[in-house]
Amino acid sequence: MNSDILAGLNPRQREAAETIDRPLLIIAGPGSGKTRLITYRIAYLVRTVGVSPHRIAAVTFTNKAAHEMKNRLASLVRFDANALTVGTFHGFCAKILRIDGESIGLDPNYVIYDDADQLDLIKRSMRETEIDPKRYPPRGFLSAISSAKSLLLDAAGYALGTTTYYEELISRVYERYDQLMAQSAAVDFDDLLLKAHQMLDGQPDVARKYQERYVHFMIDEFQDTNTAQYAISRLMTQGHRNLCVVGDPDQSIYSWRNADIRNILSFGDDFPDAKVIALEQNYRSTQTILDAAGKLISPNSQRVEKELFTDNGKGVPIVVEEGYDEEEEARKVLVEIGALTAPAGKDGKRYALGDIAVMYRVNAQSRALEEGCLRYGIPYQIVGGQKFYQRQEVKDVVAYLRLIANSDDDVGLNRVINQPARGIGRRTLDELARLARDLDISMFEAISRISPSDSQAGIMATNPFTTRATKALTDFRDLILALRERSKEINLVDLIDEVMERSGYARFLRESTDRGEDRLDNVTEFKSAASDYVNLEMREALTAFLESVSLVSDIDSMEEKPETITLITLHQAKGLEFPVVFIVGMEDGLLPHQRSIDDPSAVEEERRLCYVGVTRAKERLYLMRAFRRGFRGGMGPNAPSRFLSDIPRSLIKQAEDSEPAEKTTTRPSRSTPRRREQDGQSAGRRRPGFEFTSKTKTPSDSRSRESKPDRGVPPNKAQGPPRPRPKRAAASSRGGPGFSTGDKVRHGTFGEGIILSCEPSGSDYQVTVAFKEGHGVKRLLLGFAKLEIVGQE
DNA sequence: CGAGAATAGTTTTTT
DNA sequence: ACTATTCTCG
Repeated sequence: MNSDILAGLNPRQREAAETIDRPLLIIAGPGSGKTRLITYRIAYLVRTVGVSPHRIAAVTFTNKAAHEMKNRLASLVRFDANALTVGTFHGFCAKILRIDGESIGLDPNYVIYDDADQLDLIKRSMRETEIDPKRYPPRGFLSAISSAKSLLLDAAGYALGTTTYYEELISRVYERYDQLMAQSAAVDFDDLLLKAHQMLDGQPDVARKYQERYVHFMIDEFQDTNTAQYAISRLMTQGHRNLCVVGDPDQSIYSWRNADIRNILSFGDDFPDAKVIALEQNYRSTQTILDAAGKLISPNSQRVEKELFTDNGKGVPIVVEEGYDEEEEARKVLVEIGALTAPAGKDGKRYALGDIAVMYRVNAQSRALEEGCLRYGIPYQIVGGQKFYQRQEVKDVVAYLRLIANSDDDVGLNRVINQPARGIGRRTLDELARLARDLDISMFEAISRISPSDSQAGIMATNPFTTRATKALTDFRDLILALRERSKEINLVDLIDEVMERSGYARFLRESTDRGEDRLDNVTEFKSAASDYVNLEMREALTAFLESVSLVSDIDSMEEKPETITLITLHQAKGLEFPVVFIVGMEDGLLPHQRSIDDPSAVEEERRLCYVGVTRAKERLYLMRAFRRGFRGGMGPNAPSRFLSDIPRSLIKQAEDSEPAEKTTTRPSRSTPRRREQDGQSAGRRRPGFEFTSKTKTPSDSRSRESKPDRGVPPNKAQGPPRPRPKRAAASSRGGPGFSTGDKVRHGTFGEGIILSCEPSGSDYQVTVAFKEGHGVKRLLLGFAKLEIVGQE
């Protein structure tokens, strides 16, 4: 192996990698080899400097980024990448709290509440503090509390700073909410940070332990950290000050999640001895794309000037195009994709579907694109959208598991105590909540107090329930206790089975009229996710599994599939790159979004978001918009995005020469009044003049990361005849991305089977598969089920 | 208490 | 358009 491990870096990157004994701020423009630098810096620390991997922590924005970093390191140098601590801030905090949280009074079996759980508890808190959830939207309270926590304000701290009546109300709810959280032995996402900070700040022994362990602390995507995260970083590096942060202020797009761009803008002030290094050479995009990006971002006021340059050539001009409505916009995108992937290619180059991404501001925009993909037979993968772990039946099973892990979890209890129906209705629950509140205990605990079997004398007298209700409640409690006992003897997957059976939930689903079977199958999929944990001891398995359910996001499971295009939000696209990028919805009201349009700093963030999208493109960029767009039933015309007018005309392709027919391509300009669409343009279903082929994949696959060929990339027979199919037929007879009726597939749990049908379901696909070996016919969700094609009809 | 109908709010982005 | 909550009746 090369003794100079940094040989592959440019001088700036190299300097950054070798700066290991002081605070370091790396301003890394898009495509400047940031990830590469971080990876090499760690490799250098371990291999050349001799730092134990055990002593290095790197915090990334998503779990996916963390996995990638570990994988890259594992292949770059020979050491156990698992010895490194790499993860998200939330994951890191969850970990140290699990170990040492007791020092600040946190139950080691704490559960993590997600957004929906939080909202439930906020509502309860509002009811209990007599604040009408109809007059004041609970969402608003939740976000106010969340942002307070991000600023490290606990309930008491917040109360001190209230100045308005509204804040006064929030303060009351915050206080009650916190009590209930504590009562439930639960924390929310913000608590993970807040409590980790409290622990490191207030428990010197604990703090010292971590400070001494981690002699190097690195943070990626630093522009998107919030106040709490930054404070934690400072605490963690107090002694040695080896804090290395990497980011790009121009890509700060999470202020709505309380990220504070000032963290990166003022890092130099907080650490006067910090070295600041700017990486400005871009290895990703063409000069044209880079120029456009530069002009696009420059109107922003809050920024650190930087000049991006590249050795890459000028490339091709950016294409700006308008469709009549979102449907036509989608059609234009897909027709162009057809041309790019046709054997003849575009300008002599042929792209693979996996080279192409379509990005949009809001998830709802994916719909028109999906429908288009179905009609044209273009396989796609969609990131995000309907989330697996948020499906009702999955959340219910999770709630049962959480109760087994921690029976004080009130939100979980409320969720499933009457699911399936056990005759425990609203009155009973209200009464139980009141009792719990009076006694200052959790609801589960409250059931024990009314239980005839082990109640102490005197408490029985307070039992406000009917005999029937009392029995229903204690039966439920006994169910959970029995399951907990049982859990000591079996593994996690078997535990889920027992939960399903003994709770009656399986039967409930089986007998439920609609989608019962699908929902059962979702539970089966859920079990297969749990199967990763069967080898651990139960307590640990349960905790780790529940934690991953809470902290894992959709982008984490995104795979590189060479034979599908990618549909993705601009936010999720951060950190990714594609040879070809389409951004759709380049309209005022969407990008910038309506909700930000009258706040200048919000518009700046929208501009950064647009910048992020533009700079994902390596070779080709298309900026698409629709003249009018459907919105909640109605349709409204939209002006072209104001951002379009910041891109110089010289970088834009003016006329579409491949198609001599009537044009819709227009020069983007805010001042130009929108002209009416030419007649027949939208109504006339012009045939796309291209042919889909592609049994074989183009050899000019320019992706940098190697994708594993081992799993689930269907040889793409999807691209059938050139003509769009009628909508209906397309949806039912054609498979989703790469799968069609008759394909032989393999599933991790069920083994081999044959696809009977495949149809869209939400943003996903539901495939019906007949499995061999007695597993029968199952309906699975393509997005989650790991299906692998083993043969075709 | 529970099931089904009516109604309101929702969706910008997600750890 | 779609879900979640509230209302009404058995």
